[in-house]
Amino acid sequence: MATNPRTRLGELERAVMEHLWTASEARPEGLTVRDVHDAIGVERGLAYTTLMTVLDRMAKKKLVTRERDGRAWRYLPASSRDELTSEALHHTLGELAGSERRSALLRFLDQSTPEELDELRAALADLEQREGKRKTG
Amino acid sequence: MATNPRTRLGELERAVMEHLWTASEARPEGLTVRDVHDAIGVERGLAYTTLMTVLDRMAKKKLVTRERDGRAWRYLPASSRDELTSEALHHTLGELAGSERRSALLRFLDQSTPEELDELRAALADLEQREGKRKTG
DNA sequence: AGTAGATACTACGGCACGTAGTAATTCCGT
DNA sequence: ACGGAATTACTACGTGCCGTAGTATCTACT
Repeated sequence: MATNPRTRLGELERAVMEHLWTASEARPEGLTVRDVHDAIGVERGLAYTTLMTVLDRMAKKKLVTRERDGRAWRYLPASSRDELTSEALHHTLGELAGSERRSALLRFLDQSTPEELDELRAALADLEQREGKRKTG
Repeated sequence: MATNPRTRLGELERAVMEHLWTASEARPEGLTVRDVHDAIGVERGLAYTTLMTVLDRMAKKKLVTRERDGRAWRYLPASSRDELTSEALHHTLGELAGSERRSALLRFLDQSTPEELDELRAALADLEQREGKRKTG
């Protein structure tokens, strides 16, 4: 109930987002239901209308945006993968009090691979560099 | 489906875990259904059996463990809040490919408060210190 | 032996999601 | 202008999870 639905996609929904994210780079006008069905629905043996329903629901949940193009809709992701992931992470952490967050993070890092830790450090470094830049000019 | 149910608690389930986490510190034998009902069920006007059902389901989902005590069960959290949170975070990040994770983390940090960043840095420092210790001794 | 308290079993409604059918609308080509 | 093909709109159904709880059953103690 309080659980933000945007942070919890079903499998098909996720696949759709995945496709929208990658395919929309080359097609800023957005993808039609047909496009999405052809790309990920056919191989799964899904009906065209199934993708229609799913995309429709996702539009209502603000996971995707859509725009008319003649009689068809053109769909685009409403948020980037980064944004959605970030949102999910904040959502998870948001359920904790400040003091708990610290130890949860510690546990998280503890259970991270060295690669993941490097990624995190790199991200932090990036951020700090930008912060620095902002400060000095 | 692939979504780990352990990472997605309902409101009541969360409240139960919350109570178990805090109350079980003083009571390592675990709490009975009655305890939990008295603590969080009564004020919500919930039936005793509601808490029974919920705790039962949670035991089946391995969110809590339980042990017989006469005819009653004694419940304890199966994982700490930290573990569960960490699991959820990994779950979220696990849906991403390595290259995507980096930028998702960046976005995440970007949208974090300075306090959160400090918490994260502190946790990282902790970890590194322990790593260092392990290496040298 | 009866009663209080506990569990076991079963159930129901709501919501999210996967899945899809049918009806209505519209565009295009001839 | 008309018919067919494409597209959407509306509706629906099954399943699983969760909140919620009733009833039946069991058992320990008085």
